[in-house]
Amino acid sequence: MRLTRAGEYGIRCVRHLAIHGQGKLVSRKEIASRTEVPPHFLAKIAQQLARAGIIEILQGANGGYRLLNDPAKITLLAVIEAIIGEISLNDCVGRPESCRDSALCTVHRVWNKANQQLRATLQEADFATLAREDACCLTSFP
Amino acid sequence: MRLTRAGEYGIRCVRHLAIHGQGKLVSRKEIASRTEVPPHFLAKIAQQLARAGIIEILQGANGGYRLLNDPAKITLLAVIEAIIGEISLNDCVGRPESCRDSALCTVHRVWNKANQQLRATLQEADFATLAREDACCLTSFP
DNA sequence: TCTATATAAGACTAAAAACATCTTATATGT
DNA sequence: ACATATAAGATGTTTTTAGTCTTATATAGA
Ligand code: SF4
Ligand code: SF4
Repeated sequence: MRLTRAGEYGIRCVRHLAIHGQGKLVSRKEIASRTEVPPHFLAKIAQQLARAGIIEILQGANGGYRLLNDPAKITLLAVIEAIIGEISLNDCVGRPESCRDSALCTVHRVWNKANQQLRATLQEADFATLAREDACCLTSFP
Repeated sequence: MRLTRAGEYGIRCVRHLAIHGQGKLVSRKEIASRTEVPPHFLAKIAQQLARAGIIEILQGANGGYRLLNDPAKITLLAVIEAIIGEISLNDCVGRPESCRDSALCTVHRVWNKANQQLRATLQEADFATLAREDACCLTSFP
């Protein structure tokens, strides 16, 4: 697992939208500026979020992005994995066939357990809760 | 966090030594061949393990590596962090100053919790247990 | 309809990190 | 002395990440 910048930026984007509420349209420009993400980079990330069904993208003048679902239903895990793919702490967790005999390896089992635990923790965090308690200067009003 | 190949190789090396027991000298050549690690790469990794006080390196003819401590005292976490540095799932976990206001960020708190949990899980795994139960073809006798 | 403004999509580039090898030096047993 | 082993770090290759640029398309409003 490795949270790339793209992953971190994706989280910031969804968090910013969550603070504004489900369905509220926010321009890419505003999101990019408030979350300190390069606008063109945000565009690519937004496309991944859109493909994952997390946000909707509106083109044209006064276009922008908006959350498709209730922030309470959107988990940190879903956003992260929409950007960087399924979390895998070691190669053999996601692709057991990558190591000759992962079936018998005790280290492999530790990684599997740790991976499962990590994903569970990230799944418990929803954006309604994250946004409600958040006072981070990056995304807070005004 | 990202388990690099170097990290994975370091674990394999210590596991192979643990199977042979504390203090038992094993040549780099044998370790490299049995764990399928490029010999020169293993040399660099071994140096990191030695600096961390996990193994001892003996030079000269019939040289090699050996575990300094009881495998039961060596944790997966210690070995990993000797190679890749302290585990940090997101940049702001290890370096809070890298983000403007991590003190107020709720996402930051989730990362901190997940990071702590992960390190705890990896600390619970010791190499005596790992080696005893292990039947992986990479390292098992003969 | 025309124009200004917005994003779509993917090509392209630069920088960084990962992965590995090579070279020269040093240590040790015979 | 010599064969064999690792030390240490320079060097090189490949892959990934991070970011930018270009051309196309969609929409609101004059
Ligand atoms: S040796 Fe075990 S932990 Fe390492 S890659 Fe293979 S299965 Fe995974
Ligand atoms: S916004 Fe929060 S989670 Fe993201 S880098 Fe900053 S402190 Fe960390």
